[in-house]
Amino acid sequence: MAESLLDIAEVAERSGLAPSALRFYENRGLIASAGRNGLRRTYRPDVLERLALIACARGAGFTIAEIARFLLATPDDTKLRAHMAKKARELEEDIARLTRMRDGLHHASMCMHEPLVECPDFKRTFESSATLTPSPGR
Amino acid sequence: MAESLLDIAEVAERSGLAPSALRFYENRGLIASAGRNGLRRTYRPDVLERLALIACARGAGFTIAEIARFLLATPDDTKLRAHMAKKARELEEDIARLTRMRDGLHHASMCMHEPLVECPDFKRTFESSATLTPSPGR
DNA sequence: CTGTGACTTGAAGCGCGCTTCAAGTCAAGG
DNA sequence: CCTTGACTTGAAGCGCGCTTCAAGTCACAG
Repeated sequence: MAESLLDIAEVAERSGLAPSALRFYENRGLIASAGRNGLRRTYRPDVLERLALIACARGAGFTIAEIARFLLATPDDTKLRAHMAKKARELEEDIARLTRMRDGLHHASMCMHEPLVECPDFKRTFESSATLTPSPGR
Repeated sequence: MAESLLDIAEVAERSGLAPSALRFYENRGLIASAGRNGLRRTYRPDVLERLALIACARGAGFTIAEIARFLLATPDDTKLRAHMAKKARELEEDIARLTRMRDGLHHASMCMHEPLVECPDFKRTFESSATLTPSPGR
């Protein structure tokens, strides 16, 4: 009945992560193994969904610790909900910044200014962000 | 005539960066000082624009080395242009990921599933990203 | 029973982006 | 002239997210 469990190597291959990374995640509470086959960790197939979520979150700039907190969330944890909502708002800013950067790069990749960084159009892309977000960490 | 130059402390305060970070950036070729007043670095005011650009690029996931390369770009550097265009495309993916994450978080912040991570709507947000981008680095 | 070889562990190491530190230097004020 | 104090330097240190390493253990093939 334990036939559907995945070996760590299998999870590593399917997820594109190194086994060491999986152990690291387990250590940090992001994933749980379903048991062992000898010394080998085995995982339930749904760990792959979990890993996809983690990859997405990591790519969105969340730290391992933050992800761990979010994964433990229950509906009555209002503090955490607030934290999530705040993060969602921060993501809006990040998206705006990435969009600006993308536009700037796109322009730069075909602008003829020498050097490119002096191009007024290019500069204009960034002037709205003159004052930094005093964001802690990141 | 050098009246308009800014002292490093002034630049630090206005940009929100630590003086050590400014020295670090100078060391890496991201900015240049206009000279010294005694030992003290002085900068032309336009360094602030430059720093805003750098902050934006950093926030968009560029490494210091990448930014340095981009800042030296000239219109005839076709390789670098290609690199820029590629980066712009990668940013599209990043934006998509951040958007998904934002939507997921937004939903999670008011979903009633116990635990939140098991919510099917929440999961659906990420299922499209089942296979990881095998992006190097980041 | 004996290899083989992929896993296990905890600890150390690495690359990045700075920060901190020890030791030194300078401009300005008294 | 001497002190003050913010700067200077190069080098070391730090936090994060893993990776690598040395040493050990297990399942399975022969």
